[in-house]
Amino acid sequence: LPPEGSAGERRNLNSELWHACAGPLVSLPAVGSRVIYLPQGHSEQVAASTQKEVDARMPAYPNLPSQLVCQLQDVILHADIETDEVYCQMTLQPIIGQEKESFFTPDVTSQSKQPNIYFCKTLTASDTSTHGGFSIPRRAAEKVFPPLDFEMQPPAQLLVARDLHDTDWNFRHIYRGQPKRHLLTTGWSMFVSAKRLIAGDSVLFIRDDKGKLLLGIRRASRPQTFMPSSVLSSDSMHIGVLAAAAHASNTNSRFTVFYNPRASPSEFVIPFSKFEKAVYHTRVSVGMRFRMLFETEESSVRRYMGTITGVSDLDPVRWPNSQWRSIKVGWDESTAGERQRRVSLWEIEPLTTFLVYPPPTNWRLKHPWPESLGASFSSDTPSTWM
Amino acid sequence: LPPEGSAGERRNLNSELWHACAGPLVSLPAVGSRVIYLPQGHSEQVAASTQKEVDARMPAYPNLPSQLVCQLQDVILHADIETDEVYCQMTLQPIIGQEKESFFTPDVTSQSKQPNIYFCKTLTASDTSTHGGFSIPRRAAEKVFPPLDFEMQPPAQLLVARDLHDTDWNFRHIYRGQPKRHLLTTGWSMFVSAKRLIAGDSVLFIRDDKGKLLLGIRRASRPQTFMPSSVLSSDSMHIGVLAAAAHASNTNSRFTVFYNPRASPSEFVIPFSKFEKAVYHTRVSVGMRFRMLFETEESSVRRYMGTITGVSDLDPVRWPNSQWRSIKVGWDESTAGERQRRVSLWEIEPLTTFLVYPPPTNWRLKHPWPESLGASFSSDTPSTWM
DNA sequence: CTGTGGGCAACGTGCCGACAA
DNA sequence: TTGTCGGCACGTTGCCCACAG
Repeated sequence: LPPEGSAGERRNLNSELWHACAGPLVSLPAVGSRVIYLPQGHSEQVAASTQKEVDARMPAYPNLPSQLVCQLQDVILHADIETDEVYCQMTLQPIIGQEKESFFTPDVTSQSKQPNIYFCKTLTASDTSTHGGFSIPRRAAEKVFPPLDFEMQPPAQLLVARDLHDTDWNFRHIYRGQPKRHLLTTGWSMFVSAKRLIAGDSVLFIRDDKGKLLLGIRRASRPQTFMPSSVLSSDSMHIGVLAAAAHASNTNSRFTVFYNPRASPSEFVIPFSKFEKAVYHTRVSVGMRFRMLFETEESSVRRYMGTITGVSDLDPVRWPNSQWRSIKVGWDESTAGERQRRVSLWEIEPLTTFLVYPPPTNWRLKHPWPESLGASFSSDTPSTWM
Repeated sequence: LPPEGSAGERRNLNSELWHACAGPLVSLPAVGSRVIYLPQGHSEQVAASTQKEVDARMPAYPNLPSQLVCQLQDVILHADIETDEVYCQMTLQPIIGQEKESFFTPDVTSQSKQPNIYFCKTLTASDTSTHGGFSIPRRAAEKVFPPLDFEMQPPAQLLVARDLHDTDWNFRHIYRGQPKRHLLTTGWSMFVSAKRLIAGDSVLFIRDDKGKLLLGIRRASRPQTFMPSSVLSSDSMHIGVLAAAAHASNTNSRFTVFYNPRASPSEFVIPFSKFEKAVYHTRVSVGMRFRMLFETEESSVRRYMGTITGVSDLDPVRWPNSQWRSIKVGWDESTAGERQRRVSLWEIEPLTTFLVYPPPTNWRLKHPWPESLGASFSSDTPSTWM
């Protein structure tokens, strides 16, 4: 756990719990490492949050490249005070020219560390009703909770679990009934009403390295009620993220973005090496087969198979030669209606890859950043474009 | 009342109730009329909402004038679904060149119409406790509620009051106790918990023209818990409002702003005639006495007296020659710590005015909009500037 | 193994007048 | 005139097990 009460608003949340709530697919680049910031992805997240597509009369930002190389200077984990929704705040410093690679933190290690000892249960009607408590699946209780003293009649103990806001919640854990089962009784209804949980939402119990219990929630993705923001028009928001990035890029100053992993499936700040490998060292072509990771209902991952059906610009007017969702795909399984029809290169695992090994000298010197990043790619590999 | 269930999200709220909740000082310009949009005021509201002052490293928008003449094309009244906080959405169309004055709706009539028959009570601990109901001040009940049949024992009736979301709330209104008093019993606690009212918040009952009861709330201005927006950085918000206005101004296209009357005391869209009268037909100088309206705790208005101590730009670098808060003032009463030290010309009533009558020809033709609006003023009246 | 429901006790909610500020 | 309190009735909450899927 981070030290309590560190000064200011900087206090960081428990990273393990944050990542557990964010889900297995979410990984954050390492602080200090080089990343690629993709304005289109950022814009997409704003669109998802405001429930409003970007207006066609939006200004273009010709000085803002479709992919901006930055150093990730800071990451602050957040959780919404009201809803416990996880999000994070990233400070990005645009990188110009050819700075020494050794200056940056290597980005091989990602911060995504899913906890080992945890369980996640989707709440039933009985779990959330005022009539009773919470029924813990047997294996889950045995794996995560401290062992009960089974010589007590009935066996019971007090559990203390800490949430993302460092609030401790007390629960009476008891093993009773015919047949016997694990239950949380006293304290549970308080938690349900405080967090406003309803059937279908999930709770998450983690035992960390020191044996302490952590407690998180994941709400069922309810159809978002469109809520005008009361502060900014959605147009202003769209313009704001782009103008802020453009201004930072032009003045070589840092800027701040909020990344909301569960609001939209658009990871718009990705490790530089991941981007580099996918864009420069992988050749893709129409017809190529690939796999891609998705999160299951039970908070684990599975791979879906698909075929590349096209390679083209998502927005040829505003963002020509952008890598963002440049790959059109079809999915093998017929239930694919909910999966994206366009993906980015770094999201997929091609089944047959032609690796182009970089030359021994630092090849990046031949491609000064950031001006010609997109252009250099498309001129390198024109044959793969439709 | 507006017709129920009109199509789309356009359904407008009850204007009388909205204005009652907004308070007596808030008036909205008429739809179709000419207004002045002041980017600095807008920026100030964003600062108040994000609890973060505007960053000194913010970009300047040299193409965006400090006062932009617009037609107010639309006003939509809103109330936050969660908090009932009132705000509105204004669509502004920049006006270029010299369009016919007759093209616009006259802006003499403002939309601010405070209800005649209403009362507003700040809730006590007893009012909000689960132990009891709501004690209605005697005069308030007699003025606003339908008369009770005092031959009943005890006199009682069912009241139905409608809130901003068109939700009807039922209350049992009873006159009992020793000594006798008016109370709301059954139904009251439901309302308190649904709206999450606490002692110090206010409720507002209105009887409208048709005798129907309307019900609004005003929360005590709690020290806003700083809440990062989870969508946009405050820098992006600041940049967003300015960039959106600049883009609209440059492309002569409409834009949308949200005005949140209780979030900050910055009315940044004001009727053109009000601006014109204050800026062009009133001469002010240091030492001049003035009055200014403020809202009291009881939702009425009172005037405070002050003296002009200076006239200068609030932000000479980014917004030179702006009328926004160009007047430095001192207040007569010593409890003036909470009142602004800078105001705008149109907010005050100078006690001695030198009216400059406009020439018979349309003088505005000599001052093409919007480029030289600020400049023309300062060159007309250089002696009044410090 | 675990979701739901009946039974029942304990507690909180909410209506009343009595005070007093 | 109206804010808070003690008293008390009744409705809800919440713990228990039985039963069934």
